[in-house]
Amino acid sequence: MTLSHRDETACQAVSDVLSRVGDKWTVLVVEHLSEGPMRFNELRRLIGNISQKMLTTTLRGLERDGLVTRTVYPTIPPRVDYELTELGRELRAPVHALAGWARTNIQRINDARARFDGAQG
Amino acid sequence: MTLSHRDETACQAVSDVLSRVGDKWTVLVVEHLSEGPMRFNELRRLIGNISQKMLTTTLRGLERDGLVTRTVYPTIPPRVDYELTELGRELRAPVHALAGWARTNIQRINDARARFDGAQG
DNA sequence: TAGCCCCAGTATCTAACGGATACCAGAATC
DNA sequence: GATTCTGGTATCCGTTAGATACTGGGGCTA
Repeated sequence: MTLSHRDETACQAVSDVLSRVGDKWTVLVVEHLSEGPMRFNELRRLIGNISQKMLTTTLRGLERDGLVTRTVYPTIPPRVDYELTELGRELRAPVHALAGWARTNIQRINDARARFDGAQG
Repeated sequence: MTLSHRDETACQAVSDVLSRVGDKWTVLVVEHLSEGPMRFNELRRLIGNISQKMLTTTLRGLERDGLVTRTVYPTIPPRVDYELTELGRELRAPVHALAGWARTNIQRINDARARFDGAQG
């Protein structure tokens, strides 16, 4: 036995959090919000190929987890600002560390994939 | 515009890698393999509630990305060892950093979720 | 010798999810 | 009066996650 039960429980919790961080859009949204508060369609335009539904879903998830605040201004047309919370800003460092690893090694991973697919294909 | 096109492309690549790291089982598998090489059903028992198919899928993905090696011993019964590659071992540090953040803040996230669900529900 | 287990998977099926498209209200603009 | 901008929701569909059942060869057991 390499891990205690307590560690395993912690692993599940960590895995749960990483599932949020690792989904397709979350990192992109957090990266953009690192620059400061941003409106819904502003984010949408910056990310480019995200649908309204997925941006809504992603932002709701981040809001639910306390990583982002949502501020509605009841103007016409409506204005909704999204901004990283303190917790969200604390997340930037470890995410950037992992992102740095990814940037450094993306070539090795792509090579490995090409090799694997070639060998199997 | 906060990010250049080159940065956006890098973000996509990073997001791609994070999707792999962030899926439900990958981190757990990598954590267990950090202890050394391990057999299929050994991993299965340690993780506990993972199905055979998902463990196979997860390990294939890690193998494809060059993070894990798969060694088959043609014995009866068959024996298959999985082991982190150098690239896989390099991944441990940033993953542990993020996992550390998750462990530190899991309570804050769960509190935020309870608050959010309570307010909406 | 029929029935069970172990091993590392594959095959099949379904529930959930991602994502595209269409629609909403209300004011301004053309 | 039609279109645009705002930040969404509703609906549909194809893909995927994940559970369940099965494979096959050897060994144990009753």
